[in-house]
Amino acid sequence: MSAFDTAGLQLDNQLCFKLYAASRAVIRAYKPMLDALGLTYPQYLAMLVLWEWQEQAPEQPTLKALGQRLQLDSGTLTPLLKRLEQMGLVQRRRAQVDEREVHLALSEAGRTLQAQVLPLKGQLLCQFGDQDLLEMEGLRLSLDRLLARLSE
Amino acid sequence: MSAFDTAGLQLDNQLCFKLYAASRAVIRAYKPMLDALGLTYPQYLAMLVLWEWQEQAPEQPTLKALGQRLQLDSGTLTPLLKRLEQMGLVQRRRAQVDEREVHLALSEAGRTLQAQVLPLKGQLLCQFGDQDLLEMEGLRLSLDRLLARLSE
DNA sequence: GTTTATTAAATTGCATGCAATTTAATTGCT
DNA sequence: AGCAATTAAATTGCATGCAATTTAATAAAC
Repeated sequence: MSAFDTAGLQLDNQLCFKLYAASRAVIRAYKPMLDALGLTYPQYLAMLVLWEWQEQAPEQPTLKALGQRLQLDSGTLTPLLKRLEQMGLVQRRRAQVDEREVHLALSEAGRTLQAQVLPLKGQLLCQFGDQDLLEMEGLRLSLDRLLARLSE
Repeated sequence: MSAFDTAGLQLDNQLCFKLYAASRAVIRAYKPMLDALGLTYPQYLAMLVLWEWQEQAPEQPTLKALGQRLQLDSGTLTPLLKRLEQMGLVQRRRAQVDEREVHLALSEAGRTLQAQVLPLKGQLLCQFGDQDLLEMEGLRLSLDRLLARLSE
């Protein structure tokens, strides 16, 4: 192996590029469903968190809390949430106790939308057989460990 | 399990979100190295393909060929390649035989840059132990299968 | 109590991604 | 040859991501 062995370059690149390509491919696969809902992929993720939060926590999340969950900052989320607000799905309110915080609440339409997503879900998963589903579970666990490793 | 079981929503979402989060996390991990080179991540991927092409094919790739390799279209690649050209790393030339095609050639600086990347490579991989490397290999294979499934 | 430091969002600037359209060149068809 | 269909890039428009700065509000320090 020479000092300028270039094979490692492509090889090592496999994982990072494959993650990047796979992520975009999955987003592409979601596109038809999300188009029907009128949402972009990151908007959809934000709605998922808000739906989840509603069920699990008494308090509404702040922009910061949403950002921690999605690993996105205010530079990305502020305009995204303004669009969701324009669509009438979300309400943004400054907290009384600490006016730096923006709390996020689902509107009635925002809550209703969740019911429309549920049936589409299965539709997406049906693209995959049982074998694939099993493998995807393994993939998910591996990604968990990779993410943990990277955020150390 | 009720007809409006919402648990599936989060659960199923895990894979797509984790891919999205992991992809961005890896790009973040590459950032210090790429900053030193003056490249963005997609610019780096483009350079990787050009370096690889140089060694494996007699002909220079077209923008289209690069796009197929990276799964990116001209809307993304045209401005990206113009920036690489501005930096003096790449030359863009219309083909004589078919003037619709743009062929991409590495400049001297573009070729030289490859040597600077090689040492940094190991640096990145060293973040991971042997155990992780093994797991990353499995992850890579799983992503391959997922990508194949999605591009059917 | 005032000043300083910290914090949460918002803003600005730049580089993607990607759909949709446009432009220019080449192919196919008759 | 002449014309329609196809193809490769470029362009346009919009929504991210993300670094860096700014603004406003709260907390800490003295």
